[in-house]
Amino acid sequence: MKRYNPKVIEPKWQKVWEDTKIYQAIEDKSKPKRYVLEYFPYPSGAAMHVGHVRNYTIGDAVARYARMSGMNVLHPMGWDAFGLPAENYAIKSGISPQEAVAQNVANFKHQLMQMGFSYDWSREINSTDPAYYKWTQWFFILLFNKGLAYQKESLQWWCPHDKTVLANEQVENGRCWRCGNLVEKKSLKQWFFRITAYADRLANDLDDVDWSEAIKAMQRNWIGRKEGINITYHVTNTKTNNKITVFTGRPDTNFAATFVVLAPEHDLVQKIIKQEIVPKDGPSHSKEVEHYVAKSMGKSELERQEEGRIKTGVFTGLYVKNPLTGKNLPVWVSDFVLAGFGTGAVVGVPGHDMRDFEFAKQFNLPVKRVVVGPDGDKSPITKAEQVQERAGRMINSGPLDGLDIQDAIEKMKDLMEKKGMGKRTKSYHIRDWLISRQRYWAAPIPIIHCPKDSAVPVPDKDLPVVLPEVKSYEPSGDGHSPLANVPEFVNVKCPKCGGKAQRETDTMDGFACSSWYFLRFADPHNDNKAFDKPKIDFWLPVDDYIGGAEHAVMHLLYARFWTKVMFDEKLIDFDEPFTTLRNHGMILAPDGKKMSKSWNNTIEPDNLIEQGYGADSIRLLELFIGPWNQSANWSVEGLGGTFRFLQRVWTLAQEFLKAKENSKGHNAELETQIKRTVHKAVKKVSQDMTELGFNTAIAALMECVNELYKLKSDRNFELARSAWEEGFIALSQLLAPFAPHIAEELWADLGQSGSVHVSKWPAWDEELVKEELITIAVQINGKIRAELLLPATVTEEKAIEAAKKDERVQKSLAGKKIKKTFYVPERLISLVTD
RNA sequence: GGGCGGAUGGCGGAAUUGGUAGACGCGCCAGACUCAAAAUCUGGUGGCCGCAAGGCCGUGGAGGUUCAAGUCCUCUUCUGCCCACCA
Repeated sequence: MKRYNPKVIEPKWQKVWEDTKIYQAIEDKSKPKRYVLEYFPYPSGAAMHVGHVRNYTIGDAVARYARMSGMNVLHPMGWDAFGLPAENYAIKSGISPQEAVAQNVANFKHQLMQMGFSYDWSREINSTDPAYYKWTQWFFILLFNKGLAYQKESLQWWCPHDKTVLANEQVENGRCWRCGNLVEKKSLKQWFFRITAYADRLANDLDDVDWSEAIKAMQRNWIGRKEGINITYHVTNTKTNNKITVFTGRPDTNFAATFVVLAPEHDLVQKIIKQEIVPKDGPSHSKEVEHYVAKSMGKSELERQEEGRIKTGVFTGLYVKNPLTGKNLPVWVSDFVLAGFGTGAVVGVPGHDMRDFEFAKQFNLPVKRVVVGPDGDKSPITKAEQVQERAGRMINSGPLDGLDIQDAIEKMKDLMEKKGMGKRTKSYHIRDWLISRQRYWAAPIPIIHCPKDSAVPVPDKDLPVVLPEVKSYEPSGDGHSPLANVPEFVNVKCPKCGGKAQRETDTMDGFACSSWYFLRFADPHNDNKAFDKPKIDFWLPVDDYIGGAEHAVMHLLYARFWTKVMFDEKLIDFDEPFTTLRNHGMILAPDGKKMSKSWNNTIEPDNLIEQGYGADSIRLLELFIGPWNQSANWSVEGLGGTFRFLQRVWTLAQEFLKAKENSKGHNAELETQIKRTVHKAVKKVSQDMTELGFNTAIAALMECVNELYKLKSDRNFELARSAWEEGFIALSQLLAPFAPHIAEELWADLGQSGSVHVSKWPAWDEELVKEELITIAVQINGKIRAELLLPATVTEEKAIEAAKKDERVQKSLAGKKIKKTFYVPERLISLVTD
């Protein structure tokens, strides 16, 4: 008898699948299309571990099930290969990024192949291939021509370790997302994509996609749209006319305003320092303000965090008038006000805002109260805990008195607009996407700077702007990429006037390349266009996008933005790229920590395969270990369990194949039992697959095999040959999405032609699935007292009659009168006594 | 501070959405096979009491609704993730 040996069968079938190209996707309109995509990986020098493998296993199970269910499936794979790790490796080792990436890609591809994933490798793409980034550059020019790519000098996040600027999204707690070093602010001329122009659509359209609420919330939170009002206050004590505009979402509390605070970066603050604005009725505070601003701007992000919530600030000597009350409000400067949000100025309402309260306490500013809670308590606010009040009624607020907060907000906005004090507006947290990088290993920005014509896009015929080979990849740190040291690259003629000009030497953020790769898979080898529209029309949008939550705000937001731009350009007919987004849970090391090289706790599939477990057992555990969207700790013992299960399937099938030649008559009851067992599994697995219930689907398969083990014997194989055979055929199909190699081997052993992976998913017979006898529980006053084994066809009357006759029921009733009776078909009977 | 989750045996997790809590797997215990071990197969396995039949308790905690609550409601404790001086 053949032993189950994954080391033999797995490479064998992988070769067959490759040779027969069974996973190749073609535009066949006779079947509904399904585009299943996992985020294309970054091929790092470190090998892929079982955590990464889970993502692909989920995607592959979805793709394989869709394929067997009669869908035309596109399931492609490629490489997101630009970026710092390859470049830093090059600096250390002297091996060029081009070479290192080629090696890493080969390694990753080998790892994916040995897991038996059903990718259409004919569509493999690589973001660092000039044939690919040619079109990334083409899209840059499209954005440029639409005014959506622009250059601006401003203060930006700068990572002193990686020597490049970073996008807002790439700064985490004041640290670089790549290397973890503290970032600084540096004033540089940089390229931006105007994602803010799409902020409303990016927020609104989240309503229409099938994504988890968690990810939607993260995106909404990042876009940070807030409806409010810009209120303009006039400065009362300067000779010149000066105004301060503040943004607020709570204008209802304005009767309690007691001060105004400016961010240190605010324009007016600079004018105060330069003494362009001075109070006419008192001393100038310009020196104090200058001192405070200098100190505050010199603080690192870390220092600010260490200070916690302790408020600092300085009085400017200026006052503004609150037209509602006629009272003057002092104007302060403090770094708790952020220059980047709203107008960079806030009105201080310490009675109804925690930060304002803390600031007021620090500098002895008055605290007023205009909202009372449901308890009607009107006592003055003296503690920070009393500040938050979401529900309540207005007091001391003239025309607003008696209104609840929501009504008061709207009424105050109306009032302010009527009086010319303010204007309704929206404020956003999202900033334009900074895409310049001062590093080598990335796509060059296709712009030529001409003294006469300023920034000129590289003409289409000259694309791609190929990344030149250089001797040193080391970034200079002076704000220029290493490309600035390549005169042949830099010095060119202006495409417009033909005069001397210089190429842009900044490169593009790697997220630009990944903002459209899912489109390229529809037409991966097109030299004349980024893609052919009919092919996009056929395959896109992506039906199932499977990836980790780490892409929640960066990649997913950028890709949606590019998609909307292309939609507006009529290049494509949809404006959301990913219909369904599925965020898998992370696989942690057995110790519960994240798998990483530095913890030295990574588990790689290569070793497990080498040890003899095989890809199928690994794949099975990735799915069986828990719900696909929850994280789980990898379990070495668990892998033994899934291996054992496959071995049991194998042994059972081989024993049958050996015995089946001697067919000796029929046993109808045995045949029904076998069929019922298998059909129950077909039903359960089919239903679970539609909701991605992989763990319970696999449990059902295990249960099925356990039951078949109880029925198996040489004699039973002989007495129900065809039932067993049909059963094994169905079993190999049910296993196919999870354990494709053993499924294919069984399929072949059973003499089936073709591949199990393009066979038609089995159907179940509802009549067969039904049990003949069912167990009905009997509750008396809410407690289970008996279980009745009754025919499935039993009527309510008969069931209740049987319950009342039951010895244990009678004992429990002890002669009491039954007041009420409940009957749940096929489940239970509930009897209630006095 | 804001947003979104979660809490079920020794462990990972099931539970037709209000209807027999603990499917399936791991681990553990026992038996078969073996000179022995491994492997494999079979059975058992929430806690407490009991020889047993059976009984009582049990889904973080406290209440409530209901014939019936892991599931619904109120309060509460702990915990994970994301964002965060966002006005």
